[in-house]
Amino acid sequence: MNQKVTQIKPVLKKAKTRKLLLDKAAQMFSRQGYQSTSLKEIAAAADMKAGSLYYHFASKEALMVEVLDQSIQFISDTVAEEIEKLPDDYSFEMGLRAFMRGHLTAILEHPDYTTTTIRNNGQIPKAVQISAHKKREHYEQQWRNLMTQGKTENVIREELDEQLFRLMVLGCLNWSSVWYKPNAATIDDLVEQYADIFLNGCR
Amino acid sequence: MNQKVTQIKPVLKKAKTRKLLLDKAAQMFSRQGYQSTSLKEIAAAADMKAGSLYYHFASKEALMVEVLDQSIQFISDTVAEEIEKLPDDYSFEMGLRAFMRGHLTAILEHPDYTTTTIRNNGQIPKAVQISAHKKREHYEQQWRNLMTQGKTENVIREELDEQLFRLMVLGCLNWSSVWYKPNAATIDDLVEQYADIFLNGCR
DNA sequence: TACTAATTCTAACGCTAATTAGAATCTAAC
DNA sequence: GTTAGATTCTAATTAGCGTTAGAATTAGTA
Repeated sequence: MNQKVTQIKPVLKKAKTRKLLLDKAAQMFSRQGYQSTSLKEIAAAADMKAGSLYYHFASKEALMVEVLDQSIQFISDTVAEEIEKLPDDYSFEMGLRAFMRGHLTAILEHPDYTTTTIRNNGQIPKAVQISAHKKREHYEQQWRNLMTQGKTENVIREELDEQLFRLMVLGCLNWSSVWYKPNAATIDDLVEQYADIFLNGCR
Repeated sequence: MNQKVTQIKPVLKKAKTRKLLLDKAAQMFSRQGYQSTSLKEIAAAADMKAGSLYYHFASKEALMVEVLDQSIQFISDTVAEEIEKLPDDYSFEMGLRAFMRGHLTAILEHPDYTTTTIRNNGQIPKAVQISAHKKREHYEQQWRNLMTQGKTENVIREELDEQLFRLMVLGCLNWSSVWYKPNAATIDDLVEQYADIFLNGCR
């Protein structure tokens, strides 16, 4: 009876610390890059000392792997959510809008994780790179399928290369994270104008 | 009479070595990032030892400043060349194509310098960042002017935000450096399809 | 209170980086 | 050949990194 109440389940507390460290790592990796971020800085941001990180992660590299994994997972999940809102037989145009909204939302609302993927292409160990690339493959395949649908629906004109079109769209979306400032425009506004121009052109 | 012939003007030889070092630095900065590239590597690529770099450059930071300067200068120059080919009273559509061709050519044919700008946004010292940003301003202003022209010519529709349109176009162009492989498509082909879609849409 | 396990810290290791001073080498001109 | 200047190298300094082992601390349980 005179047993102290456990404030937080220990297993939960550990998970919480892990998540905190991951968040801070994502934040600094995305802003300063992998090599420019020291474990000392990450630890300090979580009120710890560098050595203590090794209780939660095997190495700096392992930290990066998890950040990249969560990043692509997050984008993929957000897009899936948007797709589920659509009727089963959604059109290319509806699909395009949903994909764009999901991708943009993920990128712009959680820039710490997602821009890490973009910024650190060259400077992470090879093993980490190919691991991350594999994860991205499945997501990219979904985009490719969408483009094929656009082609068969004849919404993407005969003479256009639908894969180049895909790269255009993704380029626009990804680059948004470079200049986007909240308050300026809502994500829905962005999606509207992007979709309008990609479908109808500027004139 | 028995005077040896000077093979290279000394002032030229010095400039040549500087350029070689800059080229190698740009190459490695763009591929590995600023922090992941050591002066030892750069020097080795130019058949030198690390310490010798300091005869030509004051510091690693100074090296980066020059690479970034030349990068934006190069893009700006290439675009200017394309514009000069046009008649004085060129239309928005012609201007847009010329801007796109110049920008893409610079980015894709000299990726070492230009992708350095893109990749290293966060990981270079603050002073270097704002110096580079100032240089970019003038170039961006040219793009803004082009967009204003598109608006007055009414080629960019009333309800569209022409600055957002500019960011879309530049996003597409800049992102090309991430996936572009020579041999796949010529730069002119890219420009054609990009312009077609931005002006007319995909359908 | 005492015991135990979980968690964090401390202090050191080996390594590599940027930078520097001075020695060594090369080049061009007399 | 000698000299002076330009260019490169050598070797040392200093600082910071990721990592580790073990001590110290904390928190939960009896």
